[in-house]
Amino acid sequence: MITGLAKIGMALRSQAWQESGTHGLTPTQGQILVLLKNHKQPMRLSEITEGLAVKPPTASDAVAVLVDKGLVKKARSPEDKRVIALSLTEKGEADASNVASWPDFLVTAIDQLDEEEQRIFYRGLIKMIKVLADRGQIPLARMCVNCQYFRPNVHSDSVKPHHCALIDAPLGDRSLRVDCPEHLEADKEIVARNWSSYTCT
Amino acid sequence: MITGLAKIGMALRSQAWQESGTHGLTPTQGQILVLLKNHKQPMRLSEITEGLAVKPPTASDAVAVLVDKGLVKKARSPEDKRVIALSLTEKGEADASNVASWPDFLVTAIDQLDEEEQRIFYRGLIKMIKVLADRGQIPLARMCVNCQYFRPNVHSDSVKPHHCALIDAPLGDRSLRVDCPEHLEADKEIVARNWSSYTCT
DNA sequence: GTTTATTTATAGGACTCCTAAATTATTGAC
DNA sequence: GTCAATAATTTAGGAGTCCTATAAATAAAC
Repeated sequence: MITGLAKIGMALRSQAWQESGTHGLTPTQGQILVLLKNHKQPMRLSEITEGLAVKPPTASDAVAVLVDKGLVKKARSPEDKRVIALSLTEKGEADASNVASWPDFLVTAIDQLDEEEQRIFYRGLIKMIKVLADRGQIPLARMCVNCQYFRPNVHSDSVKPHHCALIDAPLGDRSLRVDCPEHLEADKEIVARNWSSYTCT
Repeated sequence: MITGLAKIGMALRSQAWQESGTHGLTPTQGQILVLLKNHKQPMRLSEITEGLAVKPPTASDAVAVLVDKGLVKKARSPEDKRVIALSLTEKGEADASNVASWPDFLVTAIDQLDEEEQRIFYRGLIKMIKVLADRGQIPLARMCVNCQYFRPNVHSDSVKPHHCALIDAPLGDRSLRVDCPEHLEADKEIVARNWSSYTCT
């Protein structure tokens, strides 16, 4: 099972390197661009560090390269002059959109699963990610199931049983997000309550 | 969905780097050791290249480091003196066993899924890997579903419906392998036939 | 006003990854 | 039989990833 997940991970990594030639962006650089694009607010370096699950110097280096390439802007935060406020330049915005569509090849693989399989597969993925996130072994999981706006299993529709109070729309398992820009972490107890009503389906 | 898989991949990579400090083995080096351990026969460099989904120079470098560390032996093949026969030294065997247990942290995440969820999750994984392997986007998939010894859905037992003719034992979805040392690729038509009777459950 | 903690940057080293070009050995034509 | 095409691996060179350890600047605590 783990071998399988590792293989997928390997495919993602190798594909990213393969395409780095055409984009001029290495995997790490691409990830940073995507990370910044998924955040409305400028990010601090430490957030990049967390988001990539690397140590500060690695993130610092990669960001420096992106600044050189003119894709990312650095500014000092006014409140705390130690922290740095990172944001995309216009060029960066454009490149980030291209990068975001990198793993197209996986989409076709996922399409091989039928609707129900996709649903269950995704549920499994979410469970695993939540465990990893709770134990701090995975970075910055801004996932629906931990969000203030999440209402699990409130609709009778079995395809879209959940609800997002922010966009006020029903959600299916397959549309639950794992890195939502609008995410607002809910209180611990609420998360726990939501989780148990999400899982006991 | 892809974000989710990417997160898992990231966790695997970052965890591997984290532990590289204690082992003295980087992720790539570890993977090569595991690859060699999973093969009875010595491997040629090109097989490593495929198995890691990297270009020849990368593999050549990494192997050179492992030879320096005394974990891998290099020899020229007698039949074709261009090819190199790579195998583990005794020290390499020992280290490979430790490395193989790296992703323990994922096991606990997988345990969060109940039996049935694990089964379906794994089936999904296998479908995806087969697609990727068929399209050459994933390396060296020595998977049961492509093997001469595989007999899908021959038992009425719904937990272990398949059969491996080599070990002559029933198999469940969760025990299907993705990189089996004993793998023998079956003919195209047989693979296709097996695949359709595997999937139409 | 020091000390202590936090945030980022630098230095240095090992490794990863690529492309392009060289090396050595095999194979197939002529 | 020899000479080009082909194949397997290595070398060279360059950008980037990742780490640990250390340093700088600012903030917070006493």
